[in-house]
Amino acid sequence: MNISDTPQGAETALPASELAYKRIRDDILKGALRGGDRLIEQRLAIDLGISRTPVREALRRLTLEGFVERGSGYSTRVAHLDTSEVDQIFELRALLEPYAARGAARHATDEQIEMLRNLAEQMRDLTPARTDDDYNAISEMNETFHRTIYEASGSPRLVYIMASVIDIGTVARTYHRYTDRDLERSAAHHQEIVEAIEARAPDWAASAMTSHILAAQACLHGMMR
Amino acid sequence: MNISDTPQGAETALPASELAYKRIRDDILKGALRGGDRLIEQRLAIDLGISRTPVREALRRLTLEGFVERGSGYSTRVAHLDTSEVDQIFELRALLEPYAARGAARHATDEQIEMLRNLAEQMRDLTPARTDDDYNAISEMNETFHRTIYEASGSPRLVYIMASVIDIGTVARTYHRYTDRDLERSAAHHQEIVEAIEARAPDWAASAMTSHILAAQACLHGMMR
DNA sequence: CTAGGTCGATTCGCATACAAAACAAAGAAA
DNA sequence: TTTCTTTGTTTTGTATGCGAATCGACCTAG
Repeated sequence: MNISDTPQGAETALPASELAYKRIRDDILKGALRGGDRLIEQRLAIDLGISRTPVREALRRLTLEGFVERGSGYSTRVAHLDTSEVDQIFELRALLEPYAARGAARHATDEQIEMLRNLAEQMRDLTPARTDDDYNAISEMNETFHRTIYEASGSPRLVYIMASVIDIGTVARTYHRYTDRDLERSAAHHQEIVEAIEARAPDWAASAMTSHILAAQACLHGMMR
Repeated sequence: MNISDTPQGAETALPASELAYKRIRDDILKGALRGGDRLIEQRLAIDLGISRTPVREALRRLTLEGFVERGSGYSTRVAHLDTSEVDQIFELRALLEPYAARGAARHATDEQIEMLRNLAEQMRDLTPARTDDDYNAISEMNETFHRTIYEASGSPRLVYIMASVIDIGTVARTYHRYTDRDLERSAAHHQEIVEAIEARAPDWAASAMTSHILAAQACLHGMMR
């Protein structure tokens, strides 16, 4: 009858396993957990105030997605991304994201395009980032932006694949900061990608996305020297 | 002291969760479980002679990999692959596998090349397939062949991505059979790919792989009419 | 006959308990 | 001192129990 639950506090609603997944993943992405750190089910369970079962589930998922590594014995650790692996991931992104953008230019709904435009505008308005909060907000919106394009590509399997491939750039955020110039270019790329999708121009969208990814890779490259 | 256990039957050694994963996945691939079939944890647990916990784990993994779909409520079902989805998956393979082949041409070890050559030869010797056993043997070797190339590409993340993308062609095996001509071409492609990798010719390997995937796609396309 | 509601059976999510495997540290023998 | 064994602890794998959400069939009212 009523819309029933979801009273106000949206906290209680989300399942424990999802919570574990998000929290652990965020900790890895934010750098609270560093590569090589050991992950113990029991400890994580206590920290999160839940039982081992959902923690296990989250760890298995993160393992499949490549954020967590399991050694031979009783060793589950945060995966450490050396330079070459980050490079490989960007190569994959350079392969997959233009493909997704091409699909999005064909299949995106008006609603999705609207969302992409909003995200692009908000990111532009926050550029150059002044505070850490600005910075985090941009990171988050960036992730949503790319995820939305994957969703709009019309290939469900891509969305799943993406989980292991995106957000790696976010890890690097811990090491250094992008320069204002990089952020501005990134914002411009986002705008262009949206325009291309809106114009239903698959090749344009793919090309703009390629530039976007390769620029990001070069930028990260520079940072890691 | 002794080599201790693993007496002979290598069965008992593997963990229950792995067993559940393999068995359920095989049943889907072999067609024993069809798209849309309902999957109940308890029932599967009883059938496999284990408890619900490892079954849960297997189902979650299969869900992430796209073999199982979870509806809104208590509905976990075998994913049904309609024509368009199979098509999308082949598009992804046409993107990823040439990339992997290129990497393999650069990074494959002699051991891996040896393995690929053996597989290619065995598949050729079994072509044209006479019995169902021949057919299944080829399917299995084909899977191993492609997996090995992914592993040889030097990009660990690819191996993970692949799990959700390969083997889909195998599902189609249930519907119809490839023609002898298709199998012969496939065997020839395999040989060519190995030669290209052996010659350390990335572009050649990528191109041969592209042909291989596109041919398979066209072949499947023809079967589904 | 249809629409809607109620109740029982099913099914899943999470917590907990137990068993087995792996690790580590201390002690004994060479 | 070094190495091997042995034992105690830690950590994971699997089983099971309970509560909550969901589903489905039947039943009632219009």
